[in-house]
Amino acid sequence: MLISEAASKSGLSTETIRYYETVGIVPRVERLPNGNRHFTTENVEWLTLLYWLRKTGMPIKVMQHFAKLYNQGDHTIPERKKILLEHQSRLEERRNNIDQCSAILSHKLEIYRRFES
Amino acid sequence: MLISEAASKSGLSTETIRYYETVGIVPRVERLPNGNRHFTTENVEWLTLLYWLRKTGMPIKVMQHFAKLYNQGDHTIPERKKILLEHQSRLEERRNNIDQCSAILSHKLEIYRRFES
DNA sequence: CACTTGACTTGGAGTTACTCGAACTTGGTA
DNA sequence: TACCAAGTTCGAGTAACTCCAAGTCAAGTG
Repeated sequence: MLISEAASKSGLSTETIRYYETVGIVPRVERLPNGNRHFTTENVEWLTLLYWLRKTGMPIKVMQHFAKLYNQGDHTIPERKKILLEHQSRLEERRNNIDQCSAILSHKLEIYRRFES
Repeated sequence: MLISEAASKSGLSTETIRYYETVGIVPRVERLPNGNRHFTTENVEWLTLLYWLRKTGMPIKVMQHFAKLYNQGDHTIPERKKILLEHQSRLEERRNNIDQCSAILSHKLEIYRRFES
């Protein structure tokens, strides 16, 4: 499939996919005779994973490391596992932040409600 | 209090506080005779709110708008309320993203676990 | 067959929200 | 007096896109 389809399926924009290619976290996929990128479903799965990791705040540098390990084969799985576990604990932290901010907002909104009436 | 204390109490860094001043979301606080900024507890409460809003992804532009309304007095409360409500719904969205990514990670980690043994 | 439309290409500039460094002043201590 | 920590401003650097210009190419229309 072409880049636009890969984009809509993964959630990333076409610009972001090309950007990810230049920074090396997306492989240089095959090209069609006219020079257009050709994505496989496996490529799209990878893009989708990147989409979620990025969307939840994993820095590009970490993703670069992760992608490099991925390309080196199965013996890097323990280290990849470590990266994902670390990310999971950062997700938990973020959820706590959201909960805390949500509580603060509720409190603020409660105060506003009094002014309104 | 001085900027370093305001920073440690609010959670923001001294650099960020000064930056927020230049972009107009923190008032130009009083200065001591030597030119150092002097923060009141009210200032710190404002900084703390900004800290949480920012930490949970509110863009500076929105905070600029919010700060402007705040300075215009109580009659802007309905609009401020709207901003906070919008932010709350974005928080909910973010929490969903985190949950979804968390599920994906758990699945990946489960697959890795099989390789390990 | 010329033309338009739309999707693709690269390269480079612009944007957001900091973050850091240089160069300076000031206030308190040995 | 010498020094150190903490403050100041201003300007440059960074991360992760995001957009724009300028071009190519394939397909469809008059």
